[in-house]
Amino acid sequence: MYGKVDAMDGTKPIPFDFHAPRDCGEACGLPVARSFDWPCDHCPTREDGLCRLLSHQDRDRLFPHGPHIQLRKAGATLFRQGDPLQSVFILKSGWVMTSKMFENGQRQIIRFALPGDLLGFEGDEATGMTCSAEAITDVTLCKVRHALFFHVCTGSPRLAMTYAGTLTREVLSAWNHLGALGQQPALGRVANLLLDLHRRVTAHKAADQAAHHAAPAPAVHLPISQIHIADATGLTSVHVCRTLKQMRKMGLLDFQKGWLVLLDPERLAGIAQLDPAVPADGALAAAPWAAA
Amino acid sequence: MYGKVDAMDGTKPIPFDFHAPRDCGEACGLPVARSFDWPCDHCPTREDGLCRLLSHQDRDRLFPHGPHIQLRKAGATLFRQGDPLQSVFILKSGWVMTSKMFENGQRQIIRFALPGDLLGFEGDEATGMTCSAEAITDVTLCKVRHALFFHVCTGSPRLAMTYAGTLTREVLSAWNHLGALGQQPALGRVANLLLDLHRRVTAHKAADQAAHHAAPAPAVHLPISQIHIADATGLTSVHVCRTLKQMRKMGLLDFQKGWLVLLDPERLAGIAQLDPAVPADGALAAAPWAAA
DNA sequence: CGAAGCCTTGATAGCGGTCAATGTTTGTGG
DNA sequence: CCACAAACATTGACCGCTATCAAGGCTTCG
Repeated sequence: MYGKVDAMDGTKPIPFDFHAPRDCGEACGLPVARSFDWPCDHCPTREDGLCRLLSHQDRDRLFPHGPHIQLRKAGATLFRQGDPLQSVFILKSGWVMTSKMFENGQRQIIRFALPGDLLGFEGDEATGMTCSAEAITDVTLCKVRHALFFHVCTGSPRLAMTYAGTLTREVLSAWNHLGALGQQPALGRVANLLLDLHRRVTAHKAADQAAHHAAPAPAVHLPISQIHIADATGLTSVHVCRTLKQMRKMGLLDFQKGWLVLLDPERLAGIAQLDPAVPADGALAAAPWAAA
Repeated sequence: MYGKVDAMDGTKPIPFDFHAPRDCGEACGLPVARSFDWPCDHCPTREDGLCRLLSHQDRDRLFPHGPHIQLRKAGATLFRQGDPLQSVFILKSGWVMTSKMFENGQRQIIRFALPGDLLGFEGDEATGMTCSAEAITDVTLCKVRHALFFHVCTGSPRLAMTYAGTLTREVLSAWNHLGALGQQPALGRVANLLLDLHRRVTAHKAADQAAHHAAPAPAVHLPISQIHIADATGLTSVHVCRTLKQMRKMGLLDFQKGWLVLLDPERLAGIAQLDPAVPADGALAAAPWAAA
């Protein structure tokens, strides 16, 4: 036993053995990052990715009392627009979305966070969080107090640059999204989003399965509704429905009940005009400052 | 004499005395940041802002042979989508835009960089730059080789976290932009963009003038055309023209020949639903890791 | 079984794009 | 100083993509 878990529903913390496999994605049935961007030494399957870049000293400073794990139910709010900066989260399992609300009741989904992604940096001291974050599925989070996190970063340039690399990928992803919303019609926006999510999800699985079977699994599970797609792409759910129908008819992809099948990836890529890649993985290992 | 200047048009480098005031914004008539985010010790007016956060050791490591200054003409391309990572630039004077091109010839302007902003981080090792950058006006740039920059960051946590803070602000700004493109009609998008630019430009002037006169200058110069506004907001220039006309009629703002006057800032803010602020200034001085 | 949430489909309307023509400004060369 | 070109701004007519409204079907859950 090492570490603890907050249930966060008014009940008291549950003792939690994070060396057991049940807190790893495989056991809970949710998609799981094979390569976490962020260190989390409580997961026995975590041997690759940035864990390697984190010194034991940094780990001990980030988690002096062992990792602090939170379980949150689907639909739970992790933080709200305007909240002060509190904690940084590493998403261990499940999906989270961050969004902005507008006065007319519309919302813009800014990003979908998948296992391994970082949450809680989306604000500044002066104005607090600029987005709200909500769990789409049940999630497991690894929590670090904001002040502690930055304090440790300040003492560890390698961690600080790892953080900068994560932020850079967020910027590139946001800009890709921006291009889609600004310049592409419904078809391209939906294609862009679904291709991006497909790539991120399969990047995890690929690492698991590449060695075993060569055949790529055709269907991928995305735990989102057409309403999520609509709010992320700036369309209405009605029009997303029509667009998906059209894509099915065109033989591009099939998305039903959360299962996505890419029928014609080449043509889709042409329609989406997705950036070649915002690599989900390993980019930092080959980063310039690692060689310099 | 210390440092050098590349003219970058095939001519040979021009000797350049950067202790003379002519490389500072005031002398060249272009808008200038009062508080540069990025260190540049060649400018005699630079006593505030992040310069304070940079140790002399870091400066000497970033600029071992003195600052490397580039002059570029309006319309010049600084880097192109797909280029490998080369150099990081601190924009000293003038405006730069970064944009993505699409196959149908459309372009999405991602951001306008103002004096003090950082350029050249918009890519990764694997895929190179994800945007192109073009000078809107004549510009002066302070150039650091990418590898050197990251190398110095890796040795200096404070610089690394300064960099992370800059990236965070880019992320927040991109997300604000994203919300506008996804959820707002033409009026809101244009209002959002112009308010944001107004704030950034006046943040510089405010620091200069606050002590002197209380009256805020009513007209601000933005060196952009309606076509720039169109490509940044995802509209056509024809419709931007109509929208600006409408805003003039509604008494919201007046934008003609690059001069922007805010007639009704409160109502505009309501229409734009701009984030409360992505502070242009001073945020890092109060950053959590400074206190921790 | 009813309720709630999501998906689907059709009819209609409006925002903003496209096309086209003209005006305005700026810059260049004679 | 004028002629001319190029780039940008403006206006009108028309059209299409997507939103809105509405109704009904499907699935899930209590």
